[in-house]
Amino acid sequence: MTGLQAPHALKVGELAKAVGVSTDALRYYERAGLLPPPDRSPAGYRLYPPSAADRVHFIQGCQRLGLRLAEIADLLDVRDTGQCPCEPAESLLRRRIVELDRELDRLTRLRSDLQAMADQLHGADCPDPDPGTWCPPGSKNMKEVTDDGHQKGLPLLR
Amino acid sequence: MTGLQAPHALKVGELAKAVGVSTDALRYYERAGLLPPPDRSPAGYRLYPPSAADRVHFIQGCQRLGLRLAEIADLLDVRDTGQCPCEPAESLLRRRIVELDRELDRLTRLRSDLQAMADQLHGADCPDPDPGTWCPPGSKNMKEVTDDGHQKGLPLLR
DNA sequence: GTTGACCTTGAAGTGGGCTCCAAGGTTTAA
DNA sequence: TTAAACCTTGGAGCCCACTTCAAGGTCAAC
Repeated sequence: MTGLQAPHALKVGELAKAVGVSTDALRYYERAGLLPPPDRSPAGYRLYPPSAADRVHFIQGCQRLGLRLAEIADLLDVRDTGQCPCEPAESLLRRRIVELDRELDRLTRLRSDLQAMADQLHGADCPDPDPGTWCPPGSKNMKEVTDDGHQKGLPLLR
Repeated sequence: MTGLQAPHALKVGELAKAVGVSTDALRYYERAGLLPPPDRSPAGYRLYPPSAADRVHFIQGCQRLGLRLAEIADLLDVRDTGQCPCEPAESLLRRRIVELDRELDRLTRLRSDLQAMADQLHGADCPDPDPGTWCPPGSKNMKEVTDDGHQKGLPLLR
């Protein structure tokens, strides 16, 4: 029906709606080299082929994997050139897994520290402490901190 | 010995070295309301009391807990006014724990997806696929994705 | 023929936590 | 006395992935 120059070409707003991102984001992806410059209508409107939606889905998938746009661009490049992306993809993924493990570890320790602090705080009916002093269970704890660099009351809070 | 106006007052560089942050960061904390404006020497140099080191340690501790500077400023405010900080601290912490749980959950799922992908990629001696197609185990997988919105080969990558 | 929804561009803004810079003044050690 | 190493200030720059804006052009419906 629209068969003359492009079948089912999508304007930027249509693609945006189809994949659930803003038109601005799509134009940004283009500037960033993630989307190739699409054909234009006589009036200069972007006309995306339907496959652009797949490409954006791919981008979104990569983002969900925690990759940043520059990395995704690399992946798309090898995908486009027809070279097997497995090699770069795999090293990218492995690198990212290592980072992720570090982050998970950090957050897990963080979480238990927070939990410990919150539990300690809870029900510790501390009277107003001296200004400049942290209160929880027995404000004496704080004094020990300032001197020897260790503290018993508040994990991490020093 | 230096007993006249301030005992053991620290210049910004000294404090910076003592606590392991940059002088710029310290001045930034001051602008951000985390450190009160310190006394000045006749020449206008900042002169911090030794307790400033504790304060910065406190800030660092809070940062390690994943709090942002604005939240830390709130905590310091109540700490300073002598009001028991437990209430705001506890709700801050609980809120942060919930956020952290969400994040941990997200990252954990991410991790297993990445792992699955990397494993699948590894040793899948895929020949160069068609440009615009993602390769791994049997490039047919990709086709299914584009049509029905589900895919079997690559978790999350769509 | 006019309203309103769409599209174009380049440029600037956002947030968070700094870092870096220029152009000066001060202090200290040799 | 002079050089190096510190300090001061305000302001700009950085990263990232956008978003917002201004000032227009285009298109479909009524």
